[in-house]
Amino acid sequence: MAADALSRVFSALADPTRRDMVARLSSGDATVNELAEPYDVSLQAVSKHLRVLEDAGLVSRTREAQRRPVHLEAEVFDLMTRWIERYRRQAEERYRRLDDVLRSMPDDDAPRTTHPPTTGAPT
Amino acid sequence: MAADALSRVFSALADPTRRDMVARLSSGDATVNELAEPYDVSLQAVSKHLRVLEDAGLVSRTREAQRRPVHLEAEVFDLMTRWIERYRRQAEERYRRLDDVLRSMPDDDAPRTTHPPTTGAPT
DNA sequence: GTTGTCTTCAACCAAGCGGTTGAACAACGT
DNA sequence: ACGTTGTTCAACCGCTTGGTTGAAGACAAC
Repeated sequence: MAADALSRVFSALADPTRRDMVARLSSGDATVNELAEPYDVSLQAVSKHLRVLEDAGLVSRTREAQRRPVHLEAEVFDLMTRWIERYRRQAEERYRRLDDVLRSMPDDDAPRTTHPPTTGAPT
Repeated sequence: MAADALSRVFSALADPTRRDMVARLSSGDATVNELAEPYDVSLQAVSKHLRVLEDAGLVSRTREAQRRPVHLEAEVFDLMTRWIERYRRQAEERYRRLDDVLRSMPDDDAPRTTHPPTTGAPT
């Protein structure tokens, strides 16, 4: 699954091992062997994880002799933070308005669900 | 997989349909039926998606007559943004230092990979 | 060339996921 | 009590995923 970029990024970071790799790469490039060292899985498994991160655009690799140093591409993080912030803000805004409504509400013990038009703003 | 909270949240948002649900919930609570309406899948599938979002702590549900209105819990977003920001910042900090090194470097057109013997970032 | 190091490709396997359908549960209206 | 509406449970299916092992590519050193 995960055809779109955002899905790929979220999906890539849904795995603890991959998140740990990203964390470690944030303090410096590393080779596959170096990255694999702390984990108790085969080198091939690590290579697969890196492929996922690469497909998500989170890391890039260059050739350097036999080694293929892995480099973190931090810009992709923006894709996520923008998405998150958008809806977080929207939700908070909604709470603020709800507070206003509650504050300006006279005593009304019939909690009628007079929802204003359910503004469906997708994606 | 995904035993830990962060993995569950990332994993939950890795699906476009679930992201769309979150997006729509950011502008107001909704019932399962309302949520399911735009999608071309069964009601049960939507219910499953909601379960995933609920397990990730992204939504909560209360009973209200027969309906089970779904409510977005935006605080969980912080879990992600904190993680992201931490490593984004670290990576950017690293770039900044790299820039310093490059700036303080004399012209050297032989890109020898000689490990810089205490690469003179002369403090 | 041959050897050695680093990395990936290929085939396979168990488990999980998103989807389905059909039945069941829960709370209302009559 | 009965049917209706809203939602979930249960079993199943195909595909993806994270893991394995074994072979193969790519490059440096001998």
